[in-house]
Amino acid sequence: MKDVVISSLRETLKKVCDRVPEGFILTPPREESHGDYSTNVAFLLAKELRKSPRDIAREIADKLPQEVFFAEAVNGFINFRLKPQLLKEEFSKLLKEKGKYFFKSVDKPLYLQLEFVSANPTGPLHVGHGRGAVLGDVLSRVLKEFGYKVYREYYINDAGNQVHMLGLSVLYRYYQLCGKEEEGLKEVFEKEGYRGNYVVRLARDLSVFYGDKLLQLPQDGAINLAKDYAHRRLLEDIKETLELLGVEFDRWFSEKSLYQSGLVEEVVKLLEEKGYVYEQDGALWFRSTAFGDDKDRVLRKSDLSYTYFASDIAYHWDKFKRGFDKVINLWGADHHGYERRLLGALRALGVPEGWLRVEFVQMVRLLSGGQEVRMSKRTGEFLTLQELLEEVGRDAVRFIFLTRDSDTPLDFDIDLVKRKTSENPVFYVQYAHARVRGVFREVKERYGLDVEEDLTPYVEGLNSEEDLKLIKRCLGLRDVYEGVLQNLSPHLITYSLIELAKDFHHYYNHHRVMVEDRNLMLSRLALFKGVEITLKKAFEVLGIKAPERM
RNA sequence: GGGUCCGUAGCUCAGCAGGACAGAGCAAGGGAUUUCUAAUCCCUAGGUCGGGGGUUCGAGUCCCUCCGGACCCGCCA
Repeated sequence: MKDVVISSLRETLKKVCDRVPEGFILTPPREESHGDYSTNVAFLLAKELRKSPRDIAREIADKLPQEVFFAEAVNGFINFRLKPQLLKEEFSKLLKEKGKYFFKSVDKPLYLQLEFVSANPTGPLHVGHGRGAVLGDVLSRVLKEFGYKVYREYYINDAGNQVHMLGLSVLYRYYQLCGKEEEGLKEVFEKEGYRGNYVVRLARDLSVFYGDKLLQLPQDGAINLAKDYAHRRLLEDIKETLELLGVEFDRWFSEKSLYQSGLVEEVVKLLEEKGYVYEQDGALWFRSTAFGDDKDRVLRKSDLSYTYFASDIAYHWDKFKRGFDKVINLWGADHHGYERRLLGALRALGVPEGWLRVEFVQMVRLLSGGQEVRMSKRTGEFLTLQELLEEVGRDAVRFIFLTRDSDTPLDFDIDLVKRKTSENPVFYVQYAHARVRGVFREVKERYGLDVEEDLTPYVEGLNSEEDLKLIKRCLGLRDVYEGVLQNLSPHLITYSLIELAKDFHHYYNHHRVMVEDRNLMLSRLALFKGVEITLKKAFEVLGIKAPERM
């Protein structure tokens, strides 16, 4: 709908002043009485044309074709009011095309790689990871609707010091279970070990499986064995949790494989050839300061092992060689310092600017009984994503994670989402769907009417202000999805859904579908059908259920 | 010391490339149930958009500065 207005505005602009100013906008005005859309072109042209915005706006408005909308110049703004006829035509299209209506395929769909979650397999997923998971999942669903090819990856850090520390921690607990004390191990554990209860559980499982056989092994070998076992088990848990959350990946990419294939070495050599690497204090450094970083970064430590940074460059080099048009990473906000150095390394390798886009996900604070539920891997006192899912269910978790822009911290009120009232937005929007379905059931029962039949002829009868308002709300989702694509911000969807549900509940309370006037009844059924389609598609994209009854 | 995010109604936050009198939800107060689910709806109240300066025809939005908060800053990941 927006495109209809934009294109005729562009044409008129060419006629009136032979130019289309940079950066003009067409937005729904805050004040509803100003119409459906409003533009600021006249202000932008004022200086160039040396005329007052009021006059320019009037001139443009006079020349605009008025078949499908009313255009009116007010104080330099040009306000557009879509004619009911256009709204009804669009709404009929929506009824015909169903969910597809909302997504106009882009001209040139890209092949995208989306990397998200990528949590170290050194412990269970926490709620922050869950937020990234849902965000990435919904984002890829929206991108796919628009015709993009999206490849979803989870990068597993199974090579570095952290998994080693995991193995060490499990072995330490195992020794404890077997009654063995080992001073060296204890010291490292106390300083850097993982203290969560899950580590103790893993050690117990290990002892069930191996008895005390590990005591005979040299410590390094035992650590490796514990490490492989623990990390495999934790990865299974992670996969299980993500499955419960409804998030899938096309590939689980192992960091270790980058070492095995020699790509880490290769990429460091490449950087060296380009002249961005030097040696100092026995370590190899990447000159990231050449790309705006505040200091250079180590690629290979003096003990000859590579840093996480090195393998990360290799990973992205691998992505680049695989031919993705663009790559999006969803990172926890605590990694923001990494962006600059990674972008620098990619530029050094000749990867075009803008190829990689990093989006940051801020943390989630859990609230229960008005109190914050703390999370900490160190102490082991924390509510895992798995536990949260078991507590409140997939739909609530997914929806609430998307109620804020990903780059702002989120408070998750556990008590709130358990409530079955309008305070709870998840309930509120799903209930709207259940109500629509309830009406459809009743209509079938009483009148034998099937809403799956073509109702478009009855759209004509929708003329009241409230009819048109609901219609606009439904159609408006199209602009919303466009915005999600543009800004990679899926939270816009939940906002519009709450608005739509609100208007629907209002309508429901003021107008009855089953009335004596049969044509009126059919018209309202058509309206509800549109609401159902809109809600259902949005729920599908969000990955939550569209309940029949509640 | 440097960086990222943030400061908008009592609370939680929207405000999309600066635009027309600042929005929503919740909480608070008042009202609506012979009904297709009242698990809902309607009404009321509530704000010098952290302070100050600047750019602009116009600033919650951009720039500077100050105050306050969260998170990051390793040859860890």
